[in-house]
Amino acid sequence: MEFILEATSPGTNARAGEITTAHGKIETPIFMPVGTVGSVKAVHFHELRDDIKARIILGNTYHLYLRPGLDILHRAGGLHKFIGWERPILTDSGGFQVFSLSANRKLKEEGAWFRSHIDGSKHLFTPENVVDTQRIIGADIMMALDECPPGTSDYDYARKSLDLTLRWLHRGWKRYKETEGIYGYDQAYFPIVQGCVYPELRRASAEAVSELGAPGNAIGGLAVGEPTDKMYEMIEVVNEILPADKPRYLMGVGTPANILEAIDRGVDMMDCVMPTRNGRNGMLFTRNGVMNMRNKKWADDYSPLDPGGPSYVDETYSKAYVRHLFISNEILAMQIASIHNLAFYLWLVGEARQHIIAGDFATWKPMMIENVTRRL
RNA sequence: GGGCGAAUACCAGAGUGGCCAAAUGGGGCAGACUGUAAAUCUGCUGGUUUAUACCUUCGGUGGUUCGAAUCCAUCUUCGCCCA
Repeated sequence: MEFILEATSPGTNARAGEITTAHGKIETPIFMPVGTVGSVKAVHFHELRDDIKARIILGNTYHLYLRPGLDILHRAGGLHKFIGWERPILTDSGGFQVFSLSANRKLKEEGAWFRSHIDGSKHLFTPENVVDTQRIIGADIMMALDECPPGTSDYDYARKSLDLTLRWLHRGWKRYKETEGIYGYDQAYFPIVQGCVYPELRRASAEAVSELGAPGNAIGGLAVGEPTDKMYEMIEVVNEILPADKPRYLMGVGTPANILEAIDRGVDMMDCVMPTRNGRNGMLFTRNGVMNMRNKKWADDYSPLDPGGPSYVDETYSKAYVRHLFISNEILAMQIASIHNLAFYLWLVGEARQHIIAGDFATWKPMMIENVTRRL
């Protein structure tokens, strides 16, 4: 995997660049739709590719390991072939499930024991076996196994957690260097910075991560309950240390405003379930603000969903119709909302890129944030 | 003409003397959602309100009772059955 840094916008740390993977190039900054189980929920791949213009999507090691399982994925020739997506894929390691399934897991030095949310069976994820698993999945970018402590963790817990994550990191990195892709192409491996909301822990983590010389580096453990300004502060602290010539991936973030602020602070890659999950739940993000499509105020509004918006759904369907679909609990409502939101997110980072290249990101960003945070 | 049954909040439908402004479901209104156990979850849904408070309400009217959506009488409407 390669990364070329193309431009930095004056007065900011916002960067435009290009990542080259075995499955194609990705212009950055980029937003990556989340397709946990090998499916971006409610969205067809042709919509993802041609309308939303997604360049890379996420999968999840934990979910894919449980279902369909490694035998199926291996026999299918990897996840790309299995799902029919020929562009890049990044897989999360299962580290986030250490956080989100905390009631069903136990952390040990060796790794994380999980109880399957599907059938309750016990499974062990180690730094090594999640590399092996992601080799079988065939992700272009594999993620290290980490512990993602809640944003409200105290210093003592955060420090111990980080120590464990670092020990895991070195074990995972070793396995990564000892193995290679099984489908004939190169796979990258991203270590993950942790440290909760404590600058000194974040710095120590970022330094340890940087020393590996990995193809790219991730910032994890944010947007997990800490105040938003703490999140921004941690991004700044970390990005001062992470190498500038490697892409920086902020994991799991976020709202349109979060994304612009992260880009401003030198983040290149982001993912979030928000456009799809919130979309399915009736929330639409637009260049003019946020809409809750279930609200009565749209019932009699026949104007386009998002006039001039980047997706075909934006002009094709009216607000009144989409509201009707949501109120009627129609599947099409979730499809339209997901397509719209993802297309908007991809449009947003594309615009950010253009303004970085043009050098006026510093003036464009606050105006856009004001727009996207408005409640319609 | 006779008999039986039913009428409860937007709808459906529990409740059958006090713990009832009244279960539950649907519908309605709003909110939440950040590396997806999420087409999910939460709140409100008679009125005034800070309210664990008061007022009005369970087809109409009149009773019984300390107290009635619940018991009695009668009227109205609807459904079913017999002529």
